[in-house]
Amino acid sequence: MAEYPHTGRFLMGRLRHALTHAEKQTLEELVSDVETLPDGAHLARRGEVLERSTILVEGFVARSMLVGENRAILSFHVPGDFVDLHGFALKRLDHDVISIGTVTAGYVSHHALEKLMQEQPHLTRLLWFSSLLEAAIHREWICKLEQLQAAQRVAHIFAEIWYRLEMVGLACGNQVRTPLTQAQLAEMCGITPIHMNRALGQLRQEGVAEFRRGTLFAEDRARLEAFGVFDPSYLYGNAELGMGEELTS
Amino acid sequence: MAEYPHTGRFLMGRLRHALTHAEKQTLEELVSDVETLPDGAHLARRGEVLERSTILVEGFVARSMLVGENRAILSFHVPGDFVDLHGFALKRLDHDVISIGTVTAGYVSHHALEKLMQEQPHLTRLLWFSSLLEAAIHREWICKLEQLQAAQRVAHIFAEIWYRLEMVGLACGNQVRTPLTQAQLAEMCGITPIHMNRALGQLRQEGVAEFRRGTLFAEDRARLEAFGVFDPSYLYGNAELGMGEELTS
DNA sequence: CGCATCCTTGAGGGCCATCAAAATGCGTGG
DNA sequence: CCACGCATTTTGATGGCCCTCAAGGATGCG
Repeated sequence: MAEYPHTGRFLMGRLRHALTHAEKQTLEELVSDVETLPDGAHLARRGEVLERSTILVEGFVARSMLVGENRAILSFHVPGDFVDLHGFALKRLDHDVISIGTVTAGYVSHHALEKLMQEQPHLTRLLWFSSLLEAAIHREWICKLEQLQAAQRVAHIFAEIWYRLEMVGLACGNQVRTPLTQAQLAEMCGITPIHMNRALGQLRQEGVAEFRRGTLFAEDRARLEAFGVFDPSYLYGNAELGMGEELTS
Repeated sequence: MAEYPHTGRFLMGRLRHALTHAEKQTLEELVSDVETLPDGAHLARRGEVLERSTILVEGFVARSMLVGENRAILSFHVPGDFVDLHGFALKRLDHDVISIGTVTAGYVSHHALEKLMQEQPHLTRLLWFSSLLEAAIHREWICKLEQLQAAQRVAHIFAEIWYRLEMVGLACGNQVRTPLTQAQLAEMCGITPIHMNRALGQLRQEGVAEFRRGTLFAEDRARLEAFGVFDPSYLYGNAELGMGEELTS
């Protein structure tokens, strides 16, 4: 992180070790600009033409869409993630990207990515890999929404947040700080804030996890993960290129 | 389709026109093997190491996962789609890919893709684009599952199937044939087959759409799409590279 | 200390799950 | 052509999860 202050968490816990020093350096130099944004800021807007992509350096962001009057949260990001790398190929997003709490964002011009694609197939492949990771997370959310009920869904999200923060070196001990409100968790789970409150009450009562004003406590993480039917294999933690850890079948 | 019998539908309706003749030819020649598979066959299995990817030439396939005893369907594919291109970078999938009805599949070795990545950045970018399209569809499903109730969810899926078949030249008139059963639709919507039956009854009664043993009828497609809160912009139809049609904001 | 935001609690109703059973359509073989 | 078996679709009754409306309590900030 001292050497690569803006991109040091990119693919950390996944394929970062597959990057050469030169590639890490190239990546770091891609970031032409860094900015701090307040809570609720738009990092990208639906429909807007993008000429740069954003890597999250610090804080949380969410992907959101409007359906009628309601806002839905489709996914979230932790430091080290490119939040709109798909904007490079798609040019326009079909959703918004908003900050949750204060965030630090690094910007990478599409022009620079274009050049990189011409010259560095290996690094390109790892960028591609990172966008596939996100699709894998989307699939898991679909599965979760189709099969689990409210309390299990939150438990699943808690387990995922914890795991992802851990991969990028931002979690230790038996608690995790997040800038999330109950209403935002509800938007991620497709339920009302009121019912989210009751679901959190259930987790608390059953001793699975406790969530108070953004801080998540869990004595027994294995219990949290079991309750949320969470299996981390979809996060492809520390897989090597093609020689990853076993995915339990 | 006469010139490119196996890959002629790849990105059709999206960025196929951005491919040069040489690139189309290259792509067609990537397909080293073609096979016909019966209903319910596995095109890929969770955890299995993949050394090739599969392009769907004819028929339908679904991505599925098991949660406990229940099977969830995460997405579906129509002819022209790569069904496991992500297997190229991820090497192992976190889900199964199964045929729905009889399908024809074309195989592309990862070795050949590797070579292509080194030599053809533009074609690589379009492959990447195609995998991003799928992520966009995943996001829409998340949104749909979070916000809509059963009857609207099916309507949304119907509208999507219709639109995607149309893009690859496989739909015309006011009806569409699919190999889907009510139980499979239920697995896509995260509800029970019994409730799916009632939801379909509701669509029929309200004159939105009629689904009978795989055949979907809709007199008024606009009405179907409105009922399912369907906005096709997430499918990025006929967007040019970076100069796509406007996404309505 | 006032205010905004977030969290919490209660009561009633609708959507969907579950259990149970029957009807329909379809392919096979007699 | 009909009989049969099977998967698929349809229907009914009951209960649980979650939504909606409404109001009250906590927390943190200026």
